[in-house]
Amino acid sequence: MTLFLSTFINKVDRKGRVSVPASFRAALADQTFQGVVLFRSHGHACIEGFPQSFMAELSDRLDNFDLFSADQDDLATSIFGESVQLPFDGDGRIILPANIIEYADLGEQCAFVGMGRKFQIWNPSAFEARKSEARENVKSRGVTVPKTAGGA
Amino acid sequence: MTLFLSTFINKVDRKGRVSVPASFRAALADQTFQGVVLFRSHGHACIEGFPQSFMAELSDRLDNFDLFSADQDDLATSIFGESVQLPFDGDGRIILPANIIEYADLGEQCAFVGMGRKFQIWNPSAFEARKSEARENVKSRGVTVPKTAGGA
DNA sequence: TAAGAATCCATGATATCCCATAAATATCCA
DNA sequence: TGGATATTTATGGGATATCATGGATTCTTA
Repeated sequence: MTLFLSTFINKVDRKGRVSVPASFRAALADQTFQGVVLFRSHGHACIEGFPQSFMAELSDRLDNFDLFSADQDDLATSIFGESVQLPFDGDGRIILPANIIEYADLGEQCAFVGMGRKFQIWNPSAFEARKSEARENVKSRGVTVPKTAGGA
Repeated sequence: MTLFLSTFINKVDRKGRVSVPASFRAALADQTFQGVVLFRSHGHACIEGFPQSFMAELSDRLDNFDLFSADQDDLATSIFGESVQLPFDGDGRIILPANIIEYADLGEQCAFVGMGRKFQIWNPSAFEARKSEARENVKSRGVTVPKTAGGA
């Protein structure tokens, strides 16, 4: 299994520690760096999470845009400049930095949301709202999964 | 056989375990991940079931979107965030999570309904109602099967 | 030396594994 | 063909391992 699937709600303890769901850890088992890479989402009040190896691919994708465009520069700065690399402790937990907790408004609990090759971390109740919003968007805008290459 | 066919009614035990019908397991025998992927149906009070490879395919297709586009995010949230991946135990059973049981109103028994490349899981009596409804719709609207892929 | 980090250990809850049974199906052989 | 014997299935229960979580202890380092 290599995909991040399903949603798990775990507890954030007083030290800011939280268990990464076991199935997510399994999806990361082949990584040389045992941990995750996190940065603040641009579109939502949540955190984006990736395997460390995926950051290289992200970089490649960014290079497909104008190397010196303002957009590319902004993206690269906010992704690579602000990302944090968090290793697992012996029990599969990570320690969430304060600015991450603050940005996503994480309290006692946080939701790990599988999104295929990446995942997100949400305040659980904020995610509930986001979930219905997403479902609504897919329905009303008629968004579908493209059959082959060539999507938006 | 590679298709999910026919309907089987199996028992859900006290631990939430239920045997996946042997013929469904046979249809999944070539999968690397031995188990199923489930998520709540959008149209009915039932659960949709797929081989894991289907999710991998979806993931590949989603890669055609911009990584942080709104559409990609909406789709990934509603597809991957709401699914669960359940492995078979040694005896071909899966354990149904509580929210799945609740959504489909599953009690002592549940019905596995083959639908070709996917299957559904129903409360048996709810499925009986659904079945006559479906037959009625087909008859009154004169629905037929299109010749090849792509018919709308 | 005090504050913060990292590591280690303890503990319920739960999932996973293993075996037993019984019914249904298939297989075999005279 | 018939009837006895194996296999496969679905199901139940108990033993064991894993996971999420909390707390304690050690290690840094400012």
